[in-house]
Amino acid sequence: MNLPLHEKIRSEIEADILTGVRTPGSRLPTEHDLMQHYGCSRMTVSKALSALADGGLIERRKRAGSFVARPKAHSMMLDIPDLEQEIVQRGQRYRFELSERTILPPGTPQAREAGLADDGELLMIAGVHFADDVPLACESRLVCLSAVPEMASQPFRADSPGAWLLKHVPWTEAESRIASVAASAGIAAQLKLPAGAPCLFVERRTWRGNEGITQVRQHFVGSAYSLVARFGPAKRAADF
Amino acid sequence: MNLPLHEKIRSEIEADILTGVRTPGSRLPTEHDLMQHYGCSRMTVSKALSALADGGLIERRKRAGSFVARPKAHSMMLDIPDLEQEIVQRGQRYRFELSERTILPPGTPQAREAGLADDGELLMIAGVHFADDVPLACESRLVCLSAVPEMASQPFRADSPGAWLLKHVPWTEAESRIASVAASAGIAAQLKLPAGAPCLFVERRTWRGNEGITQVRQHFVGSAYSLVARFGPAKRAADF
DNA sequence: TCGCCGATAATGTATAGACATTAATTAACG
DNA sequence: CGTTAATTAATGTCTATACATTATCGGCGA
Repeated sequence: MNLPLHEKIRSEIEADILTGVRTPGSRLPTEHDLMQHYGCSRMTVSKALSALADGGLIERRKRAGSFVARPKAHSMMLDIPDLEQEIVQRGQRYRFELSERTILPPGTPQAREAGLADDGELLMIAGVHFADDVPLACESRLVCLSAVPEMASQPFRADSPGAWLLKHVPWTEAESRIASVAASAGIAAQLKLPAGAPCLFVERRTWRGNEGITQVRQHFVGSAYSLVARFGPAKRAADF
Repeated sequence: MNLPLHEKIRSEIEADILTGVRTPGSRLPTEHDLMQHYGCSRMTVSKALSALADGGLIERRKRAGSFVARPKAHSMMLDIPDLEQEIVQRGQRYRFELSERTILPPGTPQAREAGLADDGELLMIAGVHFADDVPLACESRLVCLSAVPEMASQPFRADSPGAWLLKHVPWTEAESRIASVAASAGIAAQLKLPAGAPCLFVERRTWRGNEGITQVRQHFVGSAYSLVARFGPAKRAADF
């Protein structure tokens, strides 16, 4: 354990908070006190406290001091899956099969509905993700061609549209809605499921600045797929 | 916009990366170059770059320099709902109804299965979350009593077990699995749904250090509930 | 040609001090 | 007594410098 000093200070205070030695709302020592306690400079202490503040563990107020934050509505990190990678890692063969590819003229109502600009052409693509020739998910995507003109000429053989976009288009903001739905007749047919089977439904919209880039709706076979979200420093082994 | 200098440097480089001016894998100027360009000290530049590295936007290598990170399997922030707050915000009345509360002796197989310590008593509680007397979700929870002895005597009238734990127990790590399942007969009865209706299923395990604290399995009524995950700085208005 | 090894260029950590900013406290005043 | 102004204690930013660490590069020798 040869941690740098600011890391050591950070982790000691963090431990005190997480184990309840320091309770929410309580004030912690001033930077000056800590710097005497650890025999180091103020910058070093400040760095440790700033890191804790960034992580939401403490709150710092000028003139008043630093306080242990009250546990708020918290968040976890959700790993957005790269389907291909995940399937290959399972030892299965990945395939994306394009089932539709249309260019919609400017001004279609679908653009508004998806939160995309309605003053340019939209590319509409749909397809199914297969693992070892078993359908795992299907998706339907709208792409703003004014934002990504190269998209229109992509074959999507090596990459699925999502993987291609991820690799080639920088974005600043995204929002996903995750729900559970019963497979409609059309979805059921694509996924070779009985109608009404439960599907994990993900709708994601992506922006660059204020410009909407793409919207995608994915249906995952409920029995075959799940998402994982984590909170915390260490990555726990999957089989534990 | 009176940002501190290190923030300004950070955001300028960030913008370059997000807009594609700096492409993944490309090297950015050395701290020395940047410090000349901005006419400031190296510490200030370093602080900006460290923040970018913390955010995963760049990768820093000694002797080699700093590089724009390749977009990896990325992550989004998933807001873990405080059900009560969410329901009240919708203008509905919240109620949690306890349906079961059992103490399991040490060594039950369920402890192992849930990844909890099997050398102490477990509290098993189950109940249903109501919004305006309509069931919205049901949950079944195991709590390690050796970690949280006070839990056994809680009435769970004001708070649901989850809200109580969140308020009173510090934890360091959590993992959620999110899936879509068909309601079993038992679940369907609790949620007043037809059997087989799609439910959003969340299984969460929580640790303090290496000590498992609790495991919970929640079934949400699919047609009434969804989760939202976000990536990006600004919070977009919900109705947009 | 290959491998080792030292020089070097970059980041990583830390110091001691300066001044800015902010808000809680206290003092002065009407 | 209440309001306003000054003080002051804390964090926030920044500088200039020093030394540590480490991966890369280039050269030297077998």
